[in-house]
Amino acid sequence: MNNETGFASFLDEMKWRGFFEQCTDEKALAELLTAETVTAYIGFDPTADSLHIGSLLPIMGLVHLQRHGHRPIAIVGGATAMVGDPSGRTELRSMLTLEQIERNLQGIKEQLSHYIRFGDGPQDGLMLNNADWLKDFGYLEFLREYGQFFSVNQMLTRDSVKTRMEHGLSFIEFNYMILQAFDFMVLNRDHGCRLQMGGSDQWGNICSGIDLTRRVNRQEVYGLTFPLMMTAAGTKMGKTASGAVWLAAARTSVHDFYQFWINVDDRDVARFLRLYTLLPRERIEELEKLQGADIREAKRVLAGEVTALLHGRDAADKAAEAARALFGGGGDAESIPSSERPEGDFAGDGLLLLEALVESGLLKSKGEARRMIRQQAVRVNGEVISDEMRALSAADIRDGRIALQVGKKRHHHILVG
RNA sequence: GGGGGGGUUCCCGAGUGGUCAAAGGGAACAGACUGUAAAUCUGUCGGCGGACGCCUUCGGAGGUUCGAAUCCUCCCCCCCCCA
Repeated sequence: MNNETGFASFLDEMKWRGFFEQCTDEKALAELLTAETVTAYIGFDPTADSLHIGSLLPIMGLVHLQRHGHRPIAIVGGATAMVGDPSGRTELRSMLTLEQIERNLQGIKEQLSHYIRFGDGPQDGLMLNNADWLKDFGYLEFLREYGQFFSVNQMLTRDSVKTRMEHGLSFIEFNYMILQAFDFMVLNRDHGCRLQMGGSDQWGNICSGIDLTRRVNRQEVYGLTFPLMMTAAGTKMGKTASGAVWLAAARTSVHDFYQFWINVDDRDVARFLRLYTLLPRERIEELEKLQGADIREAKRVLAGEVTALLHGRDAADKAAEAARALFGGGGDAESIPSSERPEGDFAGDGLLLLEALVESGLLKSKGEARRMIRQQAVRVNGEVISDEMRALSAADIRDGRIALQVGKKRHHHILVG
């Protein structure tokens, strides 16, 4: 189809980039993909008004799909969010209100639009809310129309159910599979959707959808799953000091987002370049050859590319600039995260460093700030501070700013105005 | 419905009347070493106050006690077996 990607086919590219875990009837799917514009979908959870880095993999899956001339559908599980979060453990499942879901949906759509071209064209993406077709569906109606198509025996054999059986699962959780299968069937019926993609944990649900679609719509549809993303260190993808890495700049600043990728484990760089950037194959293979400290160059490319995709090239460049200023010497200090304070705050006894550290967001509490100071982790204008009661005064202002630093990586400038 | 087991700090998991803010491990953070990496060693790891201190926490609500995560009552949730 479209060859700006440098790959013969969508599946080829997915395999090379590491998205491909398994799929149903690969041969038939490959043929379908070369024969026509295929509509494919992935589901996202609207449990927050922003997606986080964990969703980046499926997002990129849709991006590649669209680049190969196919049509992506992002479906947001408004209906599933209405009945509760399946990942909840001991605590009550949080059930979101319709308004919350609507708000979250808008936030997510905004984010996805950085990656996917939405619109009315044949290859333009769609964003749909499954609440639209599930919300008013009556229980009896559902049972009457579709109950016969679901085999409990088969559902019980799904891995996703089996693993949950050990710790118990509620009827709600058991039903996600049915809801998701129903989504696939509806999307096929109303939008000609032929493929569902998702994490490997979705395999069972996807298969259920394929079965249902075959039975109800009498059409063959396909499934493709991505591998479970773990870091080389064996932890879940996307955690930092301050929690999850979000796509929303309001939750994770561009600077922190960029830094996240810079700080990736050496062993993950090659894999991440393939998965999270759109760089051509030759460029990535070139970067993969780098060894030792040179890998940092690959990390800079990775961080720059991933950040640019989400926040734009300008913002990514600024983040790179800040990084250079903080770690490389040189560079422009303007891009370092900062806050403003009136000059008056530094008159007389000045402002307690402890408070400045907390208010700047560098640290969570004064207790933590105290501990950090005790551990020689706090610097003001590059100087290690050992006095917990240290106050910031006019004497600390350099070029209209005071540079705070915690550890080696966390920086904040107070701009005095 | 009956019987048994269980819900502990971010996660796993000890603790069964005071010495428990709660063992141990993991994660995380910091210091040293480095390459803003990994590995390793060391330290920190509920909140507030300079410290001897105070406050909040062990599924929820009450109660017994000088004193409870630990005992009692009721409730909620989970697992297993029986019906």
